[in-house]
Amino acid sequence: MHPKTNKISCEECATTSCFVKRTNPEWLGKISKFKNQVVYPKGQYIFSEGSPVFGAYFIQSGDVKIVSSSFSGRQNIVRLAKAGHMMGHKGEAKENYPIGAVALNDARVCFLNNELLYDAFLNNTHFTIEIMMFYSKELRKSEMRNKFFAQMTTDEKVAYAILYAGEIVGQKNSKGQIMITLSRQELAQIAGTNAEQVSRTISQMKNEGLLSLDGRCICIENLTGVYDLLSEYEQFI
Amino acid sequence: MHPKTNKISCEECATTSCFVKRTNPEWLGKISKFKNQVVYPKGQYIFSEGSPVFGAYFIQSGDVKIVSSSFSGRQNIVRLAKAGHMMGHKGEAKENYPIGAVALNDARVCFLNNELLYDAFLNNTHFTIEIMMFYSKELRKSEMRNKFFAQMTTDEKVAYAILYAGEIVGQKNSKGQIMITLSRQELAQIAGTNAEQVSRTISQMKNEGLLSLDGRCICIENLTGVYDLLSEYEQFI
DNA sequence: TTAGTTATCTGCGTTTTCGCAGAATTATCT
DNA sequence: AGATAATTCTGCGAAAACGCAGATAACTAA
Repeated sequence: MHPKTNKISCEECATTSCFVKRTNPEWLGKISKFKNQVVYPKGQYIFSEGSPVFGAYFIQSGDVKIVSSSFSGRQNIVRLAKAGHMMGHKGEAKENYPIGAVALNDARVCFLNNELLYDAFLNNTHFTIEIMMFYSKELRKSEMRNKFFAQMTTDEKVAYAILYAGEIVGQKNSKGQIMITLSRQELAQIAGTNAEQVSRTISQMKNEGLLSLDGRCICIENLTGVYDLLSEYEQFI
Repeated sequence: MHPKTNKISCEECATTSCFVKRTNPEWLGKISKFKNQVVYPKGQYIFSEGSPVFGAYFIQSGDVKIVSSSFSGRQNIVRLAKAGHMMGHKGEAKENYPIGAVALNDARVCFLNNELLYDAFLNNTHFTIEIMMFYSKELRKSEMRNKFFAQMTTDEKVAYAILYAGEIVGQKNSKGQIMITLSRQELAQIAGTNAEQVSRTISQMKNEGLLSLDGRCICIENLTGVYDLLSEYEQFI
């Protein structure tokens, strides 16, 4: 089912920001040996909403969107993730939040099952502390997001979504500008609005010279100008 | 400045859910010895927005609201906390998120400075893991909140705020019903709307027999009925 | 290249939410 | 208890956002 690839070990992995690199050398070897690694092609689910996750995923390369659907079928992008990021780990095993992860491009992802992970937690203090710090920081960010989303206009939320997407999954073009290939629908799922509204905001920002379009691809022409739209929320951005 | 009280040590503290209780006996004594403890009267700031926090606070008794104001002066309640909860700790010392904490009633709060806290992290694996798990769970909750708040109507957000407030800071009356003493403004700051809208929703819920009012105090008459308003979001609630 | 499919853009009427303002109610202080 | 202050409630017009629908543009595959 999954394409077969040569596994890239932790020792030869170039993703220095990966948390696993914080374990001591002995453990790096152990994790490298017992971890599972898969390359997921663009669009494929890494793990699906609804099915339980028995460990944690660490992205070695590529970009991923973490999604969650509601009862009514409306889907939401919870966050975007790239190389070095962790996903799927749950604080409490019983909880069954319907969260899924989809590769936005070909993504190489390592999986550590719960047994291996907890063993690493117990034996690598700094590893555990770093992951605790990561969660703490992410929690702050999420709380800030909550706070500001309650105050922002739809235009501002869309501007935020563009900056956020640019930061995590944006690609630089030859002029050094940030290019975003997410669809209007996906940006809407980040901004908490609908595709039409995203379209309207993008048109407006294009008229103001902040963005340009290359087909469906968004190019940030004036990064400072976009940031200025959100100057009220600078603690957050 | 702060009222003087007899410090209640960790050994004699009845708040079993406190994370500090997860440290080993030797450390419990050490923390108990070096921790700072203050009883804050209702309405007083435990720590203020803007000033940096050099450690973590653990609530021994009482209720607290964690608030954050934006540039425009609009204030928001980030979360409510009660006995056993932790607050103030920051993943990264440099970050200066303007977060404050205010006692909703007389609250006894213990403070562990960063030095003591990190020493405890390094020497108490289970303590660190539990706090990591706590953050992980809180992050999930916050992400869910983000997701659902993007979809809820204002009425639903207010119903959520009432249930949330009831769960954390609600008090049972003689009939076993949950009573909430937060102001309309405070509920609005949780729901991400304004006091008028909260008022309108409460009136409506009162007419439907879900709530009753005792002065300004809200009494949940039909808890199941309120939950039913949010049945679409049950994963979250 | 061309036809077909999918995504994006934009106009427009509807719905929701906001926020002011004044009335009513509740709490506080002497 | 009575006066004063603060909060809450509610009506109403304005603003924002939604969502349908049709037009346009961009991709895909033969």
